[in-house]
Amino acid sequence: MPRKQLFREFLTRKGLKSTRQREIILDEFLHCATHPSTEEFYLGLREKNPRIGYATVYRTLKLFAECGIAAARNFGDGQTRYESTTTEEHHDHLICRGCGAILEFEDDRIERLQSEVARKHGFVIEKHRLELYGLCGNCAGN
Amino acid sequence: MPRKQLFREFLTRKGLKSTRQREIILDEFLHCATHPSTEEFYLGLREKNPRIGYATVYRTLKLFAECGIAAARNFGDGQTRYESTTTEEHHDHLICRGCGAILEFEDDRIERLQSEVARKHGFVIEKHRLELYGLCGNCAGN
DNA sequence: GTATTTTTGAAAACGATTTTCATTGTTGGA
DNA sequence: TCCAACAATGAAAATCGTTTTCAAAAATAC
Repeated sequence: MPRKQLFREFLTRKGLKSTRQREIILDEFLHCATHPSTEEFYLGLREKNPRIGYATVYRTLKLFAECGIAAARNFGDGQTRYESTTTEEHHDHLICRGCGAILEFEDDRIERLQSEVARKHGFVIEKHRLELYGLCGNCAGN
Repeated sequence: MPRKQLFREFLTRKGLKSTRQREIILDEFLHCATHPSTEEFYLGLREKNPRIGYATVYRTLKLFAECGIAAARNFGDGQTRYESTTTEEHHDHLICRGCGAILEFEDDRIERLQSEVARKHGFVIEKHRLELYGLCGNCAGN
């Protein structure tokens, strides 16, 4: 249940090793409340750990996604963002093109309609992606 | 109203020129029923027009998007797909991870709920993206 | 037609990400 | 505890999709 442990068990299961770098990256990742791009994340990490390599961060974030404690996102700016997956409900995003703010939301009614649509087309859904792009209250001038 | 004319007017308005290549690419694009990646599209084009350049195709597809007769899509495989925008309703996608099939759908109820969610967060939506990933009937073995 | 300006295609550049490779670190036994 | 085996690291090079550069060619304006 604790996310750190989930990742450690994942490593063991896969015959991978627990390293100082992976622990550092895991800590930073779990304490990250925003949606930084991989580069932003790397730069943040580097302030405290100047000797950590770019490639290691990329590799480790991919491991997080494989393990299931992270999910890769892509909001159209050509950069991947990894987001900590919670045990809670799936959520979607509101993205402000003015200030770049990223808000999360969830709506069961939308999820149910999605399932219905998929069923109607004979699909079995494994995951979905819903993003609303526009202007937040501030940027829209309200 | 005719899409070809829309693009020609767009060119004139922008002080751009109508060229043989742009006409060829426009024709191919308008006759394309599927969702090819830019590379697939280029390869298809090339069969009939071996002398056309990669860069020209990229540039022209971007012009289509700017003009409004096309919309860029990205289904997570790192490649951009341009899709002909119809004058009809906006639509979303079902993507089969088995065979790569891409189905289109639309659902007003989902659209309405999206607007509601945005409003609740003070957002003004400009566009949205909804993609359902999973297995189509065939690939799911039904 | 001719001048002006844009477009083209090939190749180089680009930015994000991945891979390579020699070195270092980790781990599960002797 | 030490060692052998193997995985992980970091720096640099490679890769992939896309964009830009640049000289030559084509399109429009005059």
